[in-house]
Amino acid sequence: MQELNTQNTLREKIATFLREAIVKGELRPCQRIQEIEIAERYQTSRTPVREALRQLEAEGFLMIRARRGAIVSPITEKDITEFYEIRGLLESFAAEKAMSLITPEEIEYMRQLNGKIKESFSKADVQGILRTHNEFHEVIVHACGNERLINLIKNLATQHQRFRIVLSHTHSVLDSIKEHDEIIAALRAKDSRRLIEAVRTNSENGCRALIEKIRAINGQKAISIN
Amino acid sequence: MQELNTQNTLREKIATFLREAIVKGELRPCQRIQEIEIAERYQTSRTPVREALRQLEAEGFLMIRARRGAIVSPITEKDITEFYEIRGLLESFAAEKAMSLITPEEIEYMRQLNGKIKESFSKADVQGILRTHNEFHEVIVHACGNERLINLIKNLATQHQRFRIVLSHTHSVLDSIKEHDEIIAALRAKDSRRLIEAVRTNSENGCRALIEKIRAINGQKAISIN
DNA sequence: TTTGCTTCTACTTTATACCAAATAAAAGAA
DNA sequence: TTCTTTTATTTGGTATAAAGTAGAAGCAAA
Repeated sequence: MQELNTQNTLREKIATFLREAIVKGELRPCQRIQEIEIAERYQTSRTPVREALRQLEAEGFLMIRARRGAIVSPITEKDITEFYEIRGLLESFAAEKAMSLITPEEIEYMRQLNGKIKESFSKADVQGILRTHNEFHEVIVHACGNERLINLIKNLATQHQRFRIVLSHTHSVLDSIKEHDEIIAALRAKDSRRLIEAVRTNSENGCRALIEKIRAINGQKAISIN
Repeated sequence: MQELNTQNTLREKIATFLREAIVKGELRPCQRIQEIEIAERYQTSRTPVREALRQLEAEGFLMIRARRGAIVSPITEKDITEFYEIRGLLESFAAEKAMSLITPEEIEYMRQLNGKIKESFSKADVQGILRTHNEFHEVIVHACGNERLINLIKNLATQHQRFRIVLSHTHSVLDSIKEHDEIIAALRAKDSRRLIEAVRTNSENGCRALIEKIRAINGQKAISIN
């Protein structure tokens, strides 16, 4: 068993720890990451740390300059704009492909997840909102059948998660729930245009909200972000 | 000067060498890559080799299983289908964005490049065809303004190059030139729909041709590819 | 004899420790 | 202060030990 190839090597463990720390915002944008420091924290030598850093660079979480070390990727307005453009495009495409493959059961499951989001919202359970929100989007994407596309979007989703947490923002949850309802309705109706439109709108609203947030932060104090 | 951060470290050099070897087909799909072998060939220790291997894994050229080593990524029919779907989508999107940003001079340059392709074709200069063909596509993509998107497509283009070379295939050059003419015409006319359609068609035809090729190869002998 | 399982050996990757080179920081001179 | 020189810190690279995997050899059962 255990065909999963993950989590066995130190490199993987360290990469996972660091990725989570970056996504959670414990490691701030532009913060310097030193090999020795990480190695000492996890009681290892520097080699697996270095490999983990390179991996995170490839995933877009770190920037490494030769002989000058790594910093956590900054979050600029341009990043967010570019990011949402790509994500909206890929996700609406995935949704369109998923429409002909998705089962009624999966659509029903999405409906339940959207209900769960509402529930978490009423309990002010931010973690729950984020987790369920992500699962909602994953269901559609996974139904598209294109594995390469699924992996691409998965990475983008992780980075997206980081944007939201670091800028401590979940774009108006009630609006989001309504947008999800529209996505479900379009899937049920098998209306391709309507679906693409709904996914795009959802993405664009998310983008707009984050942009406003980052402008507010940069307006206040030009530190740490950007 | 030299803000370019490339080519200074051994890791970068080795990664570049290996990437080229894979793209050129000197390293065949599924071929095993051993650290020590590469290290000896380039007269280095194994550490920079390993970092290069991890980088190429992230770029999609290698597959690495923990404690079992690396192999050159196989090329399956599914890979090609999935690949073209994504590339067609991203490139048509980039083209659409580029339309409002591209200058008349750049369009004229594209026209010249297309002429060059024709010229290389008449000389049976395959290298020249591929190089100029890539440059043609790069001009559009670079005009789109979304750097993240440009990088994404750049990586896909390199993998695409590999598919074509390894399957020793340049999809009917004369057709391709006509399709390029249509792209140029759509850009001149500032006709968004026509442009997207043209880029998609170009991509789809390329895909169809490669699929036929890989089926022919797999039909003959089930070795080496897949 | 063949097949299937276990044990053992050899090889390859993973991790450690150490050295070299380059950059950043600090100290000294103009 | 500003520029140069020196020192210190950190990354990049080498050499080597440890751990895990694959394959060979040996044995038991069919």
